[in-house]
Amino acid sequence: MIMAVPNSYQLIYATVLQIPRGRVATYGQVAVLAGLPRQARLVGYAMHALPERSSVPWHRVVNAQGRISPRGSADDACRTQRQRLEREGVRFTARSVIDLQRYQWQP
DNA sequence: CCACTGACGAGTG
DNA sequence: GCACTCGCCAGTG
Repeated sequence: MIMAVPNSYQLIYATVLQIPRGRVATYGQVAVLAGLPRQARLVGYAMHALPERSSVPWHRVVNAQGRISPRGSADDACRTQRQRLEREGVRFTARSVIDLQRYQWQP
């Protein structure tokens, strides 16, 4: 049964799909680029709804502080995200922070 | 319909 | 830098 997939999700996914390898975007940034300003939360919701193995590079989306947003009790998902990013050349500081000045995607 | 939660963010003290 | 508040909005009970 179709669960009435919100159209906004498609806009969000289409935007995330544009983030190039080795770069990251923030939730708020994705929201704006998708034409949904101030709906960063919805972006997080959309990411949450994605299957782990998706064609959408969800791992390139981080929060405004350049950190990987913690999920309630799924630390392994966070590690997966970090691994994927590091494999693309994104460096983390000792405090697990990404230097947005350097890695944030600028369309 | 109401209350609460959540991969968020900006503002304030 | 930390703790809180408020704005946003879909999902859930």
